Amino acid sequence: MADRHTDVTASARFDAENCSLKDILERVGDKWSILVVAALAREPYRFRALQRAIEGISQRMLTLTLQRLERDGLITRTVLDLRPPRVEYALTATGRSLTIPLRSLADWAEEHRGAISASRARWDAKQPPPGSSAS
Amino acid sequence: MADRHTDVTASARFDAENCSLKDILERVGDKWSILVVAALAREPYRFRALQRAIEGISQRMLTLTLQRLERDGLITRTVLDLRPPRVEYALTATGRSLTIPLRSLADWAEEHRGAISASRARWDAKQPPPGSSAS
DNA sequence: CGGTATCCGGGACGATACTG
DNA sequence: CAGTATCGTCCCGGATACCG
Repeated sequence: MADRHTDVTASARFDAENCSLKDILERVGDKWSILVVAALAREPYRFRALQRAIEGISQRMLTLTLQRLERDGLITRTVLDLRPPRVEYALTATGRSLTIPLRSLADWAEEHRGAISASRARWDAKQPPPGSSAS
Repeated sequence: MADRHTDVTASARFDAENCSLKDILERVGDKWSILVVAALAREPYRFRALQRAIEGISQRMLTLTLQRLERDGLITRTVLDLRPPRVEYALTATGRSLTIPLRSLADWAEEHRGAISASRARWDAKQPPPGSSAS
């Protein structure tokens, strides 16, 4: 036994952490935040460069995401007053520490991506496509 | 050196994984999915029990979340045809494997929650509260 | 360049009612 | 109990325009 269901979690902490987990997910749990942290994990970026590095992010969302991350103390914002203005973003120590669990998540994603796609394909095949037996 | 900024990520994979990471985040990246997996990591649950275990989730969202997770092959849905009907949800092997990175994320959250709150408080204190100098 | 302010459309989500 | 279907709302986030 012991393989039955649950030992991998090995603790009630998951339970107790629900609130804090839920809580944290609302801060760093969104796609853009994670992608920004992932980008900054490679190297500091300037605003524009960051926007170019993260495909699909709008200026607005980048601004908002960066502000939230700065507020949470995960990144620093450094203004170099040159001409033209230059603003550099970089991870703080806390931000850097986040990249560790983030990487394990990324690794998991990479490892199981195929299985998930396959499962989806199987599931979809079984679903009654709308209009299958309609007149 | 090596302490400069980035070695904690140690690879370009973060970059290469951006798509897959982004991709996976859209499946398991939402709050409810994670909380459901966390709950099922403890033990299998029936629908109602699950709803009670996850505070704040609506019936609709629970249904949708469970369906997506089943589609992705992360959980199993077992119908016991008793009276009244009984449906049990449990993690698959893949689902169980997800609890590992999930726990490292939860641990991170737990460890840095205080720092984040503090940082927020500091940041908020510096912001011009709306109406600060208004009549 | 590095933002802020505003508008607005679509989708996520909750509430409710109904079914087997 | 374990869902499905429908409706209405809210707010997320893109597009756009403008400022320092």
